[in-house]
Amino acid sequence: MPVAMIDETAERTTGTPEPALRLEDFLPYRLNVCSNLVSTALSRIYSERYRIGVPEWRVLVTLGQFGMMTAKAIGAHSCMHKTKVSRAVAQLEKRKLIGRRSNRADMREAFLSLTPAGREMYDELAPIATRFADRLLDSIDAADRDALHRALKKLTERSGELATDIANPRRPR
Amino acid sequence: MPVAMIDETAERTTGTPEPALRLEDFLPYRLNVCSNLVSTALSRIYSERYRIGVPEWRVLVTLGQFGMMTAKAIGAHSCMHKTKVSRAVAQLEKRKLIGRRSNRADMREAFLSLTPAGREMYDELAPIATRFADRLLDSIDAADRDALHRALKKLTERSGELATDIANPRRPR
DNA sequence: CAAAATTAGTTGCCTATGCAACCAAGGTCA
DNA sequence: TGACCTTGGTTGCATAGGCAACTAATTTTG
Repeated sequence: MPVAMIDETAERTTGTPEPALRLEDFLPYRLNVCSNLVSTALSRIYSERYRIGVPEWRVLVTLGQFGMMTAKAIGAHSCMHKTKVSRAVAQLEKRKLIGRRSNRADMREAFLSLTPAGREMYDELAPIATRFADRLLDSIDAADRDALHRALKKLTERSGELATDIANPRRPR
Repeated sequence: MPVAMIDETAERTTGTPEPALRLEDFLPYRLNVCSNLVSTALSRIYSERYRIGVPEWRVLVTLGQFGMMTAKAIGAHSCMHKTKVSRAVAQLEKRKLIGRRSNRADMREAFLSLTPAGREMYDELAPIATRFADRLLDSIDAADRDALHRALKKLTERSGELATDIANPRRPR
């Protein structure tokens, strides 16, 4: 096999003449990679320092923002599956970062809120996280920032519809 | 504090006067949610129809694009951990969608490539995926598309540096 | 009001995945 | 050449997370 044929990433040898899909330009892929990198970078801040994971972080932040709410509401606001919320809450409760007060009007649910310790942690973390996000955004041209916001919004909306749409083009599954 | 203080999801009751962080506007969160929705929507296309997951999809696409390469190269190109690649490859191999030819010049590695069946699957999937991405992008103003592209690139670059940067402001861990 | 349906939340189970240890093949250097 | 180091790739282990089944409480309906 001739020398020039191998590239360090790898060169196309038997692929279609023009690849139908370039992964590195493929939007879902790029979004995923970007999101993971950002997420991982951010996690390092709180995971090392406070020993919490993403779900716990989200619960903490949501409670910091709203003060008191049910697990269901937390899930709705933070886009998390109820089991994820349940486990994150259990975790935070065990560490006395949040407290629970059952709703006497509906004993199925309970109102959750930050304990003083939880609030302290939130007050410490939130500004750091905010700064992190600001620094990220700093790297983007001001004009592009708004576009990014709009785009993310549209993509988020659109992907829901498309799922069902394209997945079953003419096959009723 | 005036009326506008209330948000539709839940009402602040004990939170700080002005929440330090609004999760729904927090970039890492938005990226994650968006990426997950898009990813899930896309997965539906191939997971239901071809019974493959994201890692297998990426290996398939990468091989479809480059023709023949080592597992390491696949991982590098598709941003996947080597164990993920290894398992995805094993999976696809078991299903005779890709084949392996050991490199006689270096017996540690092996060249992987699509079998005819794999190529067939790729040729079928790639255009559908492309169309999916196009439809997603259609929802975005043409001008914003370039901005999105640039922004994702910057964010992807930036997040790497920031990780170490902010995580240890002045504490050598 | 009692049976059925719904809802908030938890848990069992199974898959996915990252890390670390490992294996086998190459490479380096005295 | 032979001890050590590096590298491609696989596997054991432990954790994370989704789904479905379950419990307990509430609501609906006949």
